[in-house]
This record gives sequence, structure tokens and C-alpha cells, in this order.
Amino acid sequence: MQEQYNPLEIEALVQKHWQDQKTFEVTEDETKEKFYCLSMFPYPSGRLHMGHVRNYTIGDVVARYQRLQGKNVLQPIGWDSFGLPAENAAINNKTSPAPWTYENIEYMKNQLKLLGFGYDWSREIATCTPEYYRWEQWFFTKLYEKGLVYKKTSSVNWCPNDETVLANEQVQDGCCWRCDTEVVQKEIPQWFIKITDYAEELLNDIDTLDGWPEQVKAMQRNWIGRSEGIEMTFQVENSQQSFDIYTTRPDTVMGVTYVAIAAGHPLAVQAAENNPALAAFIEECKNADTTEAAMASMEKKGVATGLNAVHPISGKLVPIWVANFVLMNYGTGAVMSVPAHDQRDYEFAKKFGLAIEAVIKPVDGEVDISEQAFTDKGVLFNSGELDGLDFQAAFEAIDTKLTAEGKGKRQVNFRLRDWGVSRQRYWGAPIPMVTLEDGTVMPTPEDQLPVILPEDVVMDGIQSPIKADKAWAETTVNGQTAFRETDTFDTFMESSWYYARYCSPHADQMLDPAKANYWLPVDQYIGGIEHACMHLLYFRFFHKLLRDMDLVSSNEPAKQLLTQGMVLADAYYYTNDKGARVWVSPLDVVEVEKDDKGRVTKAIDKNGNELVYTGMSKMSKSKNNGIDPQVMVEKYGADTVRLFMMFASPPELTLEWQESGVEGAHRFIKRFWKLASDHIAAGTTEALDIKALSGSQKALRRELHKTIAKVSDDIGRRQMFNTAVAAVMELMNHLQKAPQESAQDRALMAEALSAVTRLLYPIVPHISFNLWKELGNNSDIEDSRWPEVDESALVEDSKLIIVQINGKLRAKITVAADATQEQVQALAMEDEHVQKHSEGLTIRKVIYVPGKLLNIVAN
RNA sequence: GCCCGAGUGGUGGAAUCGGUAGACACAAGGGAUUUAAAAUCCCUCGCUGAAUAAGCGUGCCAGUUCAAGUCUGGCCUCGGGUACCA
Repeated sequence: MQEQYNPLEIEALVQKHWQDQKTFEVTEDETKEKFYCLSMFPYPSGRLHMGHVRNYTIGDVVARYQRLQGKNVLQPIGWDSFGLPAENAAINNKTSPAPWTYENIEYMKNQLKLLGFGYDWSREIATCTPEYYRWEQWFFTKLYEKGLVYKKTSSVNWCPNDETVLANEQVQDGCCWRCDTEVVQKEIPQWFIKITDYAEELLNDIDTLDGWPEQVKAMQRNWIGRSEGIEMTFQVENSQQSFDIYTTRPDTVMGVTYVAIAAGHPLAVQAAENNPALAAFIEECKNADTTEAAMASMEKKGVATGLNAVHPISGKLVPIWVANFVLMNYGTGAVMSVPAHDQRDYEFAKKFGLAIEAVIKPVDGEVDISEQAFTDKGVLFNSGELDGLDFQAAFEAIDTKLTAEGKGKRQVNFRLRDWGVSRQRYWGAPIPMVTLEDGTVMPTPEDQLPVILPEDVVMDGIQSPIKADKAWAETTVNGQTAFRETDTFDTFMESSWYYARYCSPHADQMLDPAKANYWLPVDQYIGGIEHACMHLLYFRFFHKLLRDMDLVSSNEPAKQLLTQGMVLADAYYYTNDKGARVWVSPLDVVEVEKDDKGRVTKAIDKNGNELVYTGMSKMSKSKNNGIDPQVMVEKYGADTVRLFMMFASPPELTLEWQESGVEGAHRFIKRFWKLASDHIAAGTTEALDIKALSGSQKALRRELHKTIAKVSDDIGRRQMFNTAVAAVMELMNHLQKAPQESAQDRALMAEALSAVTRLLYPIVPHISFNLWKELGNNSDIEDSRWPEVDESALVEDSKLIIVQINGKLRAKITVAADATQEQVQALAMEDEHVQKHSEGLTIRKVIYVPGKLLNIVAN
């Protein structure tokens, strides 16, 4: 074996071996326990970034660990290849989205292979191919037949100059990013899937997701947002018209002093006919940014309609206002306003001089609303026959009264809204719906599926090619001329079921239920925390839809979920002669001076510019601080990059890219290589005789087996790969110092190297593959088993006890493993520091944590 | 705004169920080896302090406890999401 560690040579050979042997191709095998390990598939943006490397290294570590547990491990990969960036890139590069996407896939596929991920490449899928999206189209038509799909108008960002729909991302400060024209909201018909029909189940089943982080479950619960309240009807004064409102605080209803309706509400539109000020306000609201964040933080504005509503209980008249914070397409488009008990209503009432009437007071006190609203629950007053009731009693009483009078009813509401899947873009799966000449709207007949998206198109940068080409939409259905839908699906559609398609990627149906039920649910899913609500909810929703179509039998798609943090890097800039900041890649920084605390005081780039260091920030194009994984792999090898990624921080936290840390990881691998190669060069070893070991040999073997136990727990249960690596580093420090004089010294080293090779295998598979063979094993490390802990090696005959006086550390004493509390306490009292600090004090209490700690409480 | 996280030495982080704060690394400083350099190896390394004495120390302010980085309440700062970026 070579004395010098040469990663690029080893890695190429091992990768070729895996490819030739199809090491990671798997089939259903009922004799083995299965393990489905899935990382969120990448968008083929061009090159792999460090976020991908982190995500896929975590997945590969889990998959390889599980394989050594003897499981039948499926680890697939594919491409989430529809989406907006391809359209922008196509326009910039004067090409079309399809070739740009396919070239990126080829390039990134090679990059994944260079990192040595153990994927079953025979299952690779790309969502932009008709072989994939045809089944999505088919599934959508089935959902339509089941009544889970409907069409309604909904607003989109509209650029009046380009006459095109813009994504939220394409709206900057309320203007079009391309032409800077002010963006307006436009109502257009769009397709929706009834995710709200599954809201209750999606919420309840969160409780079954034991392997999901509490953080994600909490976010999903809040996102679905179940609430119990009362929907009640307000009559319009002197009119047959009425409108509904929903409230979760019916106890405050007697404090309603006005109602607010959305600008798009029919009553508002009607009232505006003879009210130019109101009409102008409604027009203004149309152009407002409708994202939730913008809605919540904008200035609250309103205009009175001049109409009054009749309070459903008191019969009093309250004014109807149009307010910019009430949304037409959320809830009923109208809200009751109780300024005394809702802070937003309070501020609105103060601003516009509306009445504020307190009707709730604390159980044991008076209510003070001179500064702000009183929003806690309490006891009703100023509420006629409801006076004295608490929240729950008031809720019941109001429900009973309104139900009897037909003016309202108890209702459960969800914050969750139905899923709008229509996009007015080209690079997506065409929505398989047609409109016949006679106006009938229906799904594309099954024998006309897939509706293929033409790939040979010219992008004009404004209109979708399938909208521009009028001939594309024309077809014949039921003997009539028909026109295809030219909108495409939201790309969340593709990413909602790819995990299931991987189980039978070439099936001539959406999925093969037998295969899907062998592999599903996913045992470990890994991806970014940013997907907590949207993707991960659609993913769960689709699984339930598949179940209700008898395609899968489980209720949830993934048992265990790991959400990894972002990757950050140093960012530097200098200011050029025009006063603009020029961001310099950390790789181009050639000279860094640090003070004696290690803080950056000066940095110079390769062109001699003096730089300003701004600390760590998310790797991004704008700060030019993205580190290309490929450059790092070429410099240090894939194993080093993988090791650094796993060691630098726990998977859920952000990771800071430090090249010095990468060098540290590289040094460790070289030490590992040298330890093994020195051992191998010294010749064969004899069998280990456990009974014959000396005290120091026993101690070393205890370290080895403690490490095996720790790494198994860290990787298998805790998913703390950083501490697993630290534990092996610690062991390696011991091994390097261990004498290699006797035959048993060498036998112990052989046991240790065999174990360490397998402990590190999931993280650094190439070097481990190589050393495993060099250590004399005939079969591949992939066919080996994870090392086992020898419990007898862990037994210790003495223990370290921490001695505290009044909770402060005063001594550390070593006692026999079977020492009693009395013996420990007696030994502790002999200690010089313990005596000094307890002098003149009376012992009040002694707390003993067996084998760990003794705390003497004295004064 | 709302929902969810995070905050520990010069730096990344460790402390798993309330029990030694700083494992393992990086950086820095010192030394060995070398003609020299690289590589490698050894030592020091939270703060104050002469100290292997003592005190202080986990974003801030309170609290619970024999004991708090960890639990409770209230803040501050940073990050993710907020329904058409993926």
C-alpha cells in the first residue's frame, strides 16, 4: 500500500468500483429489513452548492450506516427540474429552458458522483420529463373526478407594461423587476386543490410523527391553524342584504362598534358607485402587496361606506367600513371590530374616531383601556343578560341564542387555504384540462395524456410560449374543437410525490403499489428547515391522496425527518472609485492579518485591494461568498469535504465554512492513513487474547469500545455527526500514543483499526473502503457489519466523584466502583480542599448522585 | 406584524434525563526537527491573578432548586417561514 495518502487517485478507483459493481442498486427483498433514506432532490441550477453537499452528505452517512446494520437500503436521487430560474436563465443565455436544464443535470450528476454518494442511479428521475409528469397529470384528473379540484378567481401580481404575471420574488418594492412598472393585483381564474378537506387529518396526524422535530410540528400546527368560533350574520340597515363574519371571540360581541369589509367585497363595490372617495380607496387597495408579511406590517387604512349594519344581538346600528387589512379571498371577507378588546381594532378606532366600548374585565379587577386594548379573556359586563359570564359560558350562550334565531352557528375554521396550483408560466407541467367549444370544462381524456410541453421554443421573456402559440392549445375532444389549459402546475406538485415514484421509477402507471408499499414510508427524510410548512405539508397531503386512491397503504410519507441548517462563509468587500461595494470571493483573499485574539484586522485580495471583513453570511451570489464544492473536492478530496461538513457543526445548526477547518479535517484523514499504513507495513498480527491484556492495554480497549458505543449512538439515534467524529478523533489520539512493542499491542491495534475503519465509513467512505481491503478483508466494506460493543471491555473498577460544597466544585476524588455513599463521603472529608472549605460549618444535608457527585450542604 | 428557532472562550462547537462549563477542532503563542522552508511532533491557551490559591463567567433582568448553559416568567439581538424562489 502507498505510504502517501492520495485522495484523488483512491476516490476515482473506489467510485468506479461502486459504479461497475452497481453496489447501491437495490430491489425489494422480503428477507431483509428495508430502510428508505431520502434527501430532498435538487433543483438543477447549474452547479452544486454547499447546501446540497451538506444535505446529501448527511443522507449518505445515514444510508451507509443503516447498510452496515444489515438493512436493505434505498437511497435514490433525481431532479426537481421545472421552475422559474430555467426561464430566466434561458432568456439571459438566449436558449430555451429544456436544454439549459438537461445540461445542468448532466453537470451536477457528475459532481454528485465525485462526492461519492451511494445512490441507486437506476432510479434517477427528472420531473420535467413526460415520463414523470404524465402521472401527475393523470392523478390531477382523478382528483377532479373525486371533486377535490375546483376553479375560482384569485389574484396575481400583474405587470401592466409587460402584460404578464409576476411571482412574488419578481416584485421589488411594488414594481416589476424587469421594467420597474408599478405592479397591480389582477383577478384571474385558477385551479385549486381542496387541501382544506384534509385539514383536520393533517393536523391530527402530526401527533403520530414521533420522528419529526417538534419545531416543524409546531410550525405545521400553527400553519393549519384550527380555531373554534362562531359565524354570524349581520343585516345591512334598510336593505335585504346581509354578510357573514367569523370570530373566535364571540364573548366580545357586545363590544362591536363597527365592522370592516374587504375592498373587493360586493357591498364595498356597491357603496362605491356613488362615493368617489371610497372608489378611489378601493382602487388603491387593489394595487397593494397581498403577501401576509406586507399586509400585517402596512399602515392600517379605511374609509366608511356610509352604510350601517344591524348588530345581531343588540340590534344597534354599527357603521360598515372598508379596510385594507381585510382580505376578500380569506374567510368571509368581513370582520367584526371590537376596539376595546383587539389591539388592531383599537388603533383603527383611535385613528378614525370610532367608538370604543369595553365589555370584558379581569375576573378580579377593573378594565383599563385608556392606553391599549384589553385582549385577555375575563368576565363579561355591559353585555345585558350576558353579564357575569366567562368566555366559555358566553360562547355557549351566544351560540344557543344565534342558532335559535338563525343568525349564526358554531364553526371550526382553519387558517390553511386551498392550494392554488395554476401558474401562468411556460416551464412547468401543463394542467390537463380542456374547454370545449360549447363551454364545457373537463379533464383531458386519459387517452390524450400526457399533455406534452413542447421543448423546442423561443422565450420572448414576457409571454409563455404555449400561450403565445395559439395552435398549441387547439385539440379535439368528444368530436368537438377544444382548447387546452395553457397554465402549468405549481412546481410543488412535482416535489409532492417524487418520493413515491422512486419506488417504481419506470412503472407504466403512477406507481406500483406492491413496490411502493415495500419501501414506504420513507424511514429518514432530510432537507432544509425552510420547507417546514409548504413542501412538507403538500408532501403529507399528497401521501393521503395517494392512500385514498389505494396506491399506498400508509398514512404518512416519512417517519423520521432531519432539517439541516444553512451554510455560511466569510464575506469581504472593497469600495471602488465609483463608491460601489465590490464583493470579493473568500478564495481570492490572499492575505489576512489577525490580532492576538485571532480577529481579522486586515485583508488583501489577489489584486492588492484592501478589504473590509463583514463576518459570516449565507453563501450567496450577491455577496460573492459561495464556495464551489468541486474546487474543494479537487483540492482536498471528497472524503475531506464530507468530514469537514459533518464535523464543523451539528446538522440542524448553520455551518460556517472555514478553509482552515477543512485543512484540519484533511490532517486528521492523513493521520488515519498513516496509522493504518504503519500498522500494515509491520506485517500480520496474531489473535487478540483479551484475558492476557495489561492494565494500560485494557484501558485502551475500554476507550475503543466506549467510542464504538458513542459513535453508534451519535449516528444511529442522536444524529450528532459532529460528536461522532470528535469521539473518533479522541480515540485516534490515544491510538497514536499506544506502544506497538508486543504482539498483543499490535493485536489490539488491529482490532481498533478494523473498528475505526467501519465507524468512519459512513462519513469518509473512500478511504475506509480502501483501508478495509488493505487490512486484509476479502469482501467490500459495504458487505461488512457495524462493529459491536464488547460490554465486558467497558467495566471500570474505579470511578471519579465530583465533590461540591454548597454546589461549588471543591475536589475530584477516585473511589472504588462499588463504594457506598458513606465510604465516598468519608474519602471526600479527607480531602484537603474539602476540609478547608467546610471548616467551622455544620453539615445540613448531603446529596449523593451514585458514581458521579457528592454535594455537601453546610452553613 | 405573526409563527418557529438560535445566542456558550479569539473562532466552530461539546456538556444526551437539572449534577465537573469549554470535549474535539480551528486560530494564536512558544519549542523540537530542518542548511532553509513545507510537512510532522511536543507544550500553553475562558477572564482577573504570581498562583497547581481564590473569585468571576454560557445575550440581558428576575425566579425555582442542595445544584441552572439546561427549568419558569419578562426582554434584547440574529436567522428561517409568511401561501407564485425552490
